[in-house]
Amino acid sequence: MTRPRRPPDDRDEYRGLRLPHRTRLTPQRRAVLDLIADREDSFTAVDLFQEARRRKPKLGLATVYRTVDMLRRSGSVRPLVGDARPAYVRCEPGHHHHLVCLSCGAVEETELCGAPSPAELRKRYGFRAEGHELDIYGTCSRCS
Amino acid sequence: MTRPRRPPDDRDEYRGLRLPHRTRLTPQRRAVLDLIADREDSFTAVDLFQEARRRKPKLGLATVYRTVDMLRRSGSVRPLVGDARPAYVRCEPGHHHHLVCLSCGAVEETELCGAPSPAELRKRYGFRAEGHELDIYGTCSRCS
DNA sequence: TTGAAAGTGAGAATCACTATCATCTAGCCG
DNA sequence: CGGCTAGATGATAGTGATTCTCACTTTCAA
Repeated sequence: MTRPRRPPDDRDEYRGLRLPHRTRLTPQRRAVLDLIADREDSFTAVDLFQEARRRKPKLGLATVYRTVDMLRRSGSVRPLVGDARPAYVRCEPGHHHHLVCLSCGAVEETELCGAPSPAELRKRYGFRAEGHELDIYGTCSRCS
Repeated sequence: MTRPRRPPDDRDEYRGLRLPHRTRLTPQRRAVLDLIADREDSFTAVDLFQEARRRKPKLGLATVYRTVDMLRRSGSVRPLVGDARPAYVRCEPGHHHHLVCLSCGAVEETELCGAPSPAELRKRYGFRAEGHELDIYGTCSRCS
């Protein structure tokens, strides 16, 4: 079998999760990535750790943190702010925000955003905006 | 059995900071509240602790946390999310957002908001929005 | 003035990571 | 194949922020 060469535009990705270029796909990472890929709602690092340990009992907590952080850097998970516990959600890279259900924890993405425009902030406050965080809390359709 | 009560806003406020109803004003609290009332920029609990200790050497760290949390519950300080270190800002109760300078840490309030309307979220996602968090990061006029 | 409730300080405990390091291995090369 | 090496791993110690506990003190309405 001819050695598969990685084409220059081959996107490093695993089950829809974008990975940094030339990431090694170890069994440990695969275990954590699988859990995140299957996940519908928000999760904490410890959630993942405990679930992953059921299949890989020797998996280390640091590896979970390293893997989550890797995905955060490449845009496939995002930390959820404003919640009591520090949690993450799987998400598509690109600008969007989250609808977080306070009842069941489900997280839905929305591209709706109406954050004040950088131009307006510039004009009104002389503030040069670089980015923003917006999470919306409430009750999802299934819970209400 | 109802006792005569203080009117709601008799003394539930100190130097512009709103306090929960019938809060006792102890010297320790006053020390912490004074620091917050004078503050222009964001601060951490430990910042306050160290500064307050210069005037009240026996003040406990837990008291600082308790006081900050008290103000958070009544809407006079708000935790800043998305920043590296966990920080708070003094703010007026009511809906508004923050412009956080990544260079000097100054925090400015703005009433500008354009978060998707509850009606739209309801229509598009069946999501009943209850609240949201929006902090905008960038460079303030003085730093740019 | 007084007593119950609220507040306090000190330190232990907890929580969510982060650093360290000896060891291991995935993926490239021949 | 098998060897090489940068990158990955697990165990565990360390860290920084916050919360808990509890004996003691203080505030303030009655």
